[in-house]
Amino acid sequence: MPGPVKPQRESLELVVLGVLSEEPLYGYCIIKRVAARSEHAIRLTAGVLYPLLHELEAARLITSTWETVRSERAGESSAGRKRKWYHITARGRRRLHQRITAHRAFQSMIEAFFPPPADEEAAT
Amino acid sequence: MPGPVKPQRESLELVVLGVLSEEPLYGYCIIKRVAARSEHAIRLTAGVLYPLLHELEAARLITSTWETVRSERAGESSAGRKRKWYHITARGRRRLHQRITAHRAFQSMIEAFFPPPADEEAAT
DNA sequence: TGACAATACATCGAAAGCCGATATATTTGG
DNA sequence: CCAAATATATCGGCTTTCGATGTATTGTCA
Repeated sequence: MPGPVKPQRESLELVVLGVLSEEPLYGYCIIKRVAARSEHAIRLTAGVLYPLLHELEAARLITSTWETVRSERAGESSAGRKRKWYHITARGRRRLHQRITAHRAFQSMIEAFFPPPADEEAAT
Repeated sequence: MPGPVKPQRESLELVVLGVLSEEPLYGYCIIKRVAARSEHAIRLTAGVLYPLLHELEAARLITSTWETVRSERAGESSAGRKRKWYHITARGRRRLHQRITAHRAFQSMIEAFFPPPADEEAAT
């Protein structure tokens, strides 16, 4: 059973694992993508994301690899900007499916409380 | 429009207003009903519910009336057990609809992230 | 009849979670 | 050259959470 309802963190975990299930991304990119996808309905800020990412990694739900991007102008001489790419693990995918299941369970209960009034002629 | 994702409290508010939208109930009864309906997926305890109920009342989303239940055995002589019945207000119903809308918006976004495939293998 | 479980309402405080502010560094655009 | 964007990260004050606890009445069962 989907564990008890827990704080926002669970929703955020779901969303982050969700976007990473499609393709590897780095933090800043995750923020932009989630904002765009949700039309800013989901507020995922750096102060929330990075600690979450670190937790997720500690729990081995994701792994990370550094990339150094050098500018064309500066070339080899520059230190380069660093990006940390995150990849979802098999364990992470299992967790994601759990979260999705849990979320859908909650959702179906909500819908059980409040059946969408598509057809009001539906007999009981 | 559904504001940013907020803590668990919002989900609980949704659930509580939801059960009260069907009929008036008293606290203890709300706890039992939500547990039963959600098959214990939603953990709504006394320590969480009563403060929430008081907030909801302060916000005029619900109103309350006391009932004194006397035991048949003891009859008039007993002090009686007290029950506080809660009723949803018109304002409460409006709030409920807002919450449902917000929840569905979040839900549909989740489903956009993860379109429910007929069947898929979790292999790799 | 006595004891224990269930009913019923309620508060409190430790712990956890949230998120804006802040820090550092590089690259891009004007 | 400078401001804005890119990119990662931490910190601390504030809010939220919920288990523990308190009080009281009623129901059950030996």
